[in-house]
Amino acid sequence: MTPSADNGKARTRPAVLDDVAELAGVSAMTVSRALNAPDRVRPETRARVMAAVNELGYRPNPAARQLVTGRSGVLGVVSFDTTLYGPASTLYAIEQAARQNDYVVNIASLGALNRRSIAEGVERLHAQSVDGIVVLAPHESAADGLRHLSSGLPLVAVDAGDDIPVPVVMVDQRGGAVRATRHLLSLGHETVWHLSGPPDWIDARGRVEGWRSVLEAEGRPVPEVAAGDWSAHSGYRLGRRLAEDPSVTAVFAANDQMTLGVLRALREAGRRVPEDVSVVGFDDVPEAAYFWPPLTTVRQDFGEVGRHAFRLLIDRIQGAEEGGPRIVEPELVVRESSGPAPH
Amino acid sequence: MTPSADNGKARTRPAVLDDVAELAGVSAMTVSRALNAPDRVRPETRARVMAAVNELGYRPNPAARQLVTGRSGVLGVVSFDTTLYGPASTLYAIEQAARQNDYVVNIASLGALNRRSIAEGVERLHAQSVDGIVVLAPHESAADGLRHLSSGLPLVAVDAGDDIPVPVVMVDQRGGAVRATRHLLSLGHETVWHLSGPPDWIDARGRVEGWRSVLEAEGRPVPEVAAGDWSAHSGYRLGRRLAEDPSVTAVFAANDQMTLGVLRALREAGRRVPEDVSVVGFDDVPEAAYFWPPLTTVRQDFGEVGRHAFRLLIDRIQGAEEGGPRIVEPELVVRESSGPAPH
DNA sequence: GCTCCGATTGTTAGCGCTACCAGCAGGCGC
DNA sequence: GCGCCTGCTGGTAGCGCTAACAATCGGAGC
Repeated sequence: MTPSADNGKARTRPAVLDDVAELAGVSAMTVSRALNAPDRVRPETRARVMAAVNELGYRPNPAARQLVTGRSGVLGVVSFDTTLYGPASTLYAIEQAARQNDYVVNIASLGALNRRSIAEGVERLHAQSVDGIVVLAPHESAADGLRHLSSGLPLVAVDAGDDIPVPVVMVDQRGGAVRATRHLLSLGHETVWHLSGPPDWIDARGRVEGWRSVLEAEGRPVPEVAAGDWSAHSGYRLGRRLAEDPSVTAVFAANDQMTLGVLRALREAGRRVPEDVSVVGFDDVPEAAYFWPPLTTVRQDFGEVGRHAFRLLIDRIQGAEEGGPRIVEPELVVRESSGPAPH
Repeated sequence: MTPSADNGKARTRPAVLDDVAELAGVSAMTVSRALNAPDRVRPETRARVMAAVNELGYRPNPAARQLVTGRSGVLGVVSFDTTLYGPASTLYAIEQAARQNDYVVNIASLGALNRRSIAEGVERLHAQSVDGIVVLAPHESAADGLRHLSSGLPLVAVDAGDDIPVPVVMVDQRGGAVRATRHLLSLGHETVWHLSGPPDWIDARGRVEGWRSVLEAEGRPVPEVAAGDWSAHSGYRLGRRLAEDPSVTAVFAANDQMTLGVLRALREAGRRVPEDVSVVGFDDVPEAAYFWPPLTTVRQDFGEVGRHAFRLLIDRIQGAEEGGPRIVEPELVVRESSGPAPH
């Protein structure tokens, strides 16, 4: 696969275009064309050039190319904590799509979440002259930062709210929460408690809204929301409070990690799931099916999110007009953590 | 933070060095120095240059710089499935370290694991002229690929075995497994069953070896190893078989996801953890403390792995001699899934 | 036979930056 | 006063590539 780099001669420096040209007996320009516009050179010439390229192990120098073309073939992704399942999966999908289209991706993870850090992340990538940027930070401050950013660089945001001046890909968090909540009500629960994510996260907000809207539409009591931080620990902490309240029969938590904490809290309090309390999560992490009991949850297709983001960005780079937001619909996955209301 | 890009004048093209030089009334060379070697220009001159830089919103063109210096300031990370907790965490740590040292990171995730795909990943990054590469693929084929790769580019591998010609950072998988196994034996279990990862993964192998070595040293029976694929599903599938065998009282699984599957399988078979069966995992994912019961597991410090890898790579780029492998010791975290043997 | 055309290849210039070598002050020793 | 060194600044060249134009060639058309 890789051209053999050592063909006898002691290689002093990597081969450049002129070396290839000389070996092939053509001009540098012809080599360049053979590589970039193969149908503009005679097939026979092209073959000679290719042979020389292989023999010398020639690799085009992207810096030189970029200097003259103005394009780098690099996309940037700004993200908060790529350790989390959602960002990691989306990033992965973007990277896969990029690879298939001969782009390469550069990442800038954020140490903190505020307007300034988003700007810094974008700036850091901009300074590397990426061709475009995907912002993967569904946080209020990101939306805020984006609103005040006019870098002139193609930019796409994921789950960043709809009042920002860049194209967005969004998961319909609201819709997902609606489905989860309706599911629980349909099982006969009088109402549903919600453990939310941090309130300054856009997606956490969407889930609260969806949940609340269903309860209100159905005229059910709307319990107070308790906010966690996405972690299992926070789910556990908040879950212990819920577990003490016997009127709680249905809980919708903002993600699967928090839900795991809730499950443990309920179990420790001696409340059975789903016999006494039904529980629904959000995300459908790969482990959710192996929680105890297997978790009813709302699946987000992060792969699709990533692919949409990539597509949108490429369109943007190629100068297409900005379309409306791309919406990805999440899907309720019913397993065994939700069941009929007691009695 | 970001220089204001629009100062009245219609910006036709981004400012370049000469624009700054002209505005500051100095030569381009002086501007370059003011930016790259501040102590080689008079402070007063530097201030004038900086003012011009800000006024014009000047950004150095990295391609031009790279073309002449030969360095890009970009590091590459080749990884398999950055969605998994281990690679994602390591990548994150590398990225953080890189950021603090003014490097940027480029990722190449692999669609498959074989010698060729590793070579392709490395090649893809090489073609982008990164300054160095971290290979994050603790797989036999990666080691194999690395052995046959002589790209002349600084390269560091993580958990890639010790018989490869590049510097490595390794977690002492063997040591971790030894600790887990000893822990179980010390609780009075006669022997320990092991559910391994895929046998062609280097780290899976190390864990098998550590486990086996303890049993052999203690003269205990060595049960047959069943291999999973790291997933909770595979843990579940293999766990069901173990659950049927009443002689099984202690299980060490190759990672926490698989362990989750085992826990579910045991529960479904009516076997209590830890009263009937003790279970120990590996990794200590953030959720492990919220499994049911909270999981005894072996913690790997992926952050440290990432930082070591970065350091090693930088040293390599700066021409330091290749030292021995950096070893990271994992640590046993005892929670509630392990307990005294029955009777 | 001559012009003209398209297909193919070559030449020139320059992208934006920094290495390298000068130049040019001012201050020091003698 | 002269050479010399130190501290700062400038000029020139060139990194490796491709855009734009120029040149060349064989044959089609008349």
